[in-house]
Amino acid sequence: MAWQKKHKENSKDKILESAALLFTQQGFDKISIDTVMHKAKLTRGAFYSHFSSKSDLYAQAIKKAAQQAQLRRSEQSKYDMALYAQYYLSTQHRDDDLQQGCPLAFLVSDITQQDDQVRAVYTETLQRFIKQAEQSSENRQQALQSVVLMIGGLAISRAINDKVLSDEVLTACQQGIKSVVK
Amino acid sequence: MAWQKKHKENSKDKILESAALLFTQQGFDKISIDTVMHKAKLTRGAFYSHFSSKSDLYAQAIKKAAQQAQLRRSEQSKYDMALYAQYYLSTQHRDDDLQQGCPLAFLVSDITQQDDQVRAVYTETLQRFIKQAEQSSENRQQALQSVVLMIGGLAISRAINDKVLSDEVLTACQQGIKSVVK
DNA sequence: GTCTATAAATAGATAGAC
DNA sequence: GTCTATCTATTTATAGAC
Repeated sequence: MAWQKKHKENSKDKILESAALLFTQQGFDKISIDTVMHKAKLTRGAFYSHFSSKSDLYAQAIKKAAQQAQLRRSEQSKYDMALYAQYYLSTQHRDDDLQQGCPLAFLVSDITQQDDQVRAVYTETLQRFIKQAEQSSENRQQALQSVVLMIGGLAISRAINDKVLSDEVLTACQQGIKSVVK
Repeated sequence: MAWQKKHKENSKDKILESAALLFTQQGFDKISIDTVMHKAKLTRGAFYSHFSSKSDLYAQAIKKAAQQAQLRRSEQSKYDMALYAQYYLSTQHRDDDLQQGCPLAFLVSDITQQDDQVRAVYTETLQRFIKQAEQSSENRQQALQSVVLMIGGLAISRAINDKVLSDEVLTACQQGIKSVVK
């Protein structure tokens, strides 16, 4: 039956989805395997049947989080950088903890501490992000600047304690992207 | 005697300097109190005579790291954003682990996970950085964009695994700042 | 594949001698 | 203020029953 197939997720997928959300929100060290497995409604012992280590899970979870973040963008905004940035640099993206944010911004300085497998996933995700930006930019350099304004702007707006300044940063980055966009 | 005074650092300063370097390089969770105290040539037991908690140390260490990063910039580059960005977005600043990097970039997504005291220190440091940028910008919005290009560009260049792309990001951000600078 | 139980290591924080 | 010793909790990872 169709509804059964739809609702039946296998365990590895459940673990990955739990991890993608938790890691994106709180980073590598703040989340234990136990927490991930609990959210996936399993116990710790089952973990190592699916992943070789916590770091292995992290790499795969970031990949999944990036894919899901990508899917949430509409096809329309995919080729309109200004429209894309309008969501990316929104208070919703900054504050909403119920859906996953973009791991490129949420985890940028976390990744620096991780092993090569994790950094490779991050790098590939960034490459795709840049390619997309190039489609609505005059040249590669302006695409890179737009990408840095999005990721950097969102990361900084999340770090600071001052809501007024945080909103100001988001707006300034949006304007910066508008001024270089094709 | 003068040389004695110069060489005699009190314990709290030694702890703070050790922590500033270690935390900036590796973030909050990767560094234990034991590691910090060992670098300061003291033992764990002495720690709580100087700081109330690890988080308390982190806040003060970030403040110190920011001050030291600030001091390393020459007076000249302080009022020349392009010159300032030339060092900030250099491979040296990205790679050199012997002197402290700018905590605004090195710890940006780490800070999001910390308590209010830590985030307040980060926010104040950012405010000073923005003020400085305003002195060589047409307006506040362009100052904010330059600051995001510096912090975001450096943070991203450190996260990724691909040296060619990393260098490209640094260069693109430098060019972006040049194009908006006064 | 999933469970319970446990190993083995590390961490933050405290107590008390000096 | 600094030391050694310890408490308590948490963590990654493994072993073995089902």
